[in-house]
Order: sequence, then structure tokens, then C-alpha cells
Amino acid sequence: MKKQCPVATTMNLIDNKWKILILRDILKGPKRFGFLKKSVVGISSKMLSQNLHEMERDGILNRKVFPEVPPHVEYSLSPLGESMRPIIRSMEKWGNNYLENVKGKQQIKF
Amino acid sequence: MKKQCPVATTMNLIDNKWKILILRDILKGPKRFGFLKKSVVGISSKMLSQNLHEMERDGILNRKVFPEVPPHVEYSLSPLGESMRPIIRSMEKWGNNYLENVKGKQQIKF
DNA sequence: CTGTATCCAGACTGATACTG
DNA sequence: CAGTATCAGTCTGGATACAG
Repeated sequence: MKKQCPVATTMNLIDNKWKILILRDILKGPKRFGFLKKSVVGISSKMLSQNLHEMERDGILNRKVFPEVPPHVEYSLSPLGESMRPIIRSMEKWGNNYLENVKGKQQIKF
Repeated sequence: MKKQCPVATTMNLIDNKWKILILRDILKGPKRFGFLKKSVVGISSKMLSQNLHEMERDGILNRKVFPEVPPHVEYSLSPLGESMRPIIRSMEKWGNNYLENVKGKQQIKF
């Protein structure tokens, strides 16, 4: 019986950049659809909706509907999602270091 | 002037799961094309080649050609690539914990 | 406000073949 | 061994429109 790769396992749950960026935001606290739509620069409603559903299905996020008019929906982290904080933190640290020490000293397109 | 998001910066350089899986392997030591082709389950020669080129262009990988017959090419980490180790490590840790404590069970232990 | 539905262009894959 | 080239079929993602 073949042992599963832990890195691949992780990537099966956060398999695109949108999920990483969504997590980045919700790690700071519960967020609404409209907020995420603006905060996750470049994402379409379709992709946001789809990724939120997948993350809810995978047990990373909780979805709470407030019975109000106009509609109010909040996405928050489950314990499983919260446990991903170190992954996002490591990316944040790396990105900060890159922006401070690397970018501009090399020719990399953004 | 708007501050760039470090997480998004990171995701601009490792923007798909192939790169993560390639990094995972090369972090253990220099690897050859054929090894990666087998190790990164599901990747095609085309995608492997493409991603290796992009990572080399972005300064993450070094490519070394040994003047031998048959050809021998080795991919290794640059310092910038090496600095990504904590990101992969955090994913590895998370994946291990997930496989041990979450998958197949209802209860989440954290 | 919070999404769904639809169309379509481009990205990706697998297969196959071929080169140095 | 280490790729590149090409084709066809599939899937993803963006744009747009619209609904509850």
C-alpha cells in the first residue's frame, strides 16, 4: 500500500491561488461575499462562489446565512481552516522578504 | 501608492500545484527530468518542461547540463528556491496531520 | 446583496512522433 | 535521456447577464 504524499494532499484541498487568497482574508475574521469579491483582486463572482462552495464542502469554511433583507452571508473558518494559518503565514513571510530583498534587484515580471 | 500583498506575491511565483510538487522533490536534492516525470504523478512532459522553464526564469531553480551521452540534466534550488522550504514544510506538516487525524474520521483534533 | 446561468476563449492533457 | 512539436478532446476561467 502506497503512502500518500502530504504535500499533494494539501494541494488537493487548496489547489488554486484563489483559495489561498480567500483564506488569507478570512483568517483575519469572518467575511461577506461582497467583501471578498473586492478584496480578492481579479476574481469573478463565478470563481468566488465556486471556491467558497468547495472549501465549505471540504470542511475548511463555515457558511452562515442571516435571515435579513437584503441578504447577508458570512464565511468563517472551521477548525480545519484555522489550522491552515501556518501555511498562509509562511507565504506571507516569504512574500514580504521577497518584496523587500529580492524584487527590484532582479528582473521579474509582475 | 498601494502596498502589494505578500501572499499574492508568493502566489504569483508558485501559481499552480505542479510547481509546489516540483519544489517538494527538489528540496530533497537535485533531480533529473525523468525522475520528476515519474515523481510528480500525473504531469505531462509538456507541463513539466514548461514549469521548469518558468521556475528557472523566476530564479527559483538552476538548470545544469552534464556534457554526457546520454544527456544528463539536473535541476537544483537557487537560494531563492531554498528560501521557500518553510512554505513546503508547512504544507507537509499540515498534510501529515490531515492524513493522520482528519481524513476518514469525523472528529478534528487540533 | 448574494449569488446562478450561459457562452466562449484559452489552458491543459494524452497520445504520438521526432530530435540531439 | 531530455526534451520539442502537433493535434484533438477536455476542462477552467472570464465576461456578461440575470435571478432571489
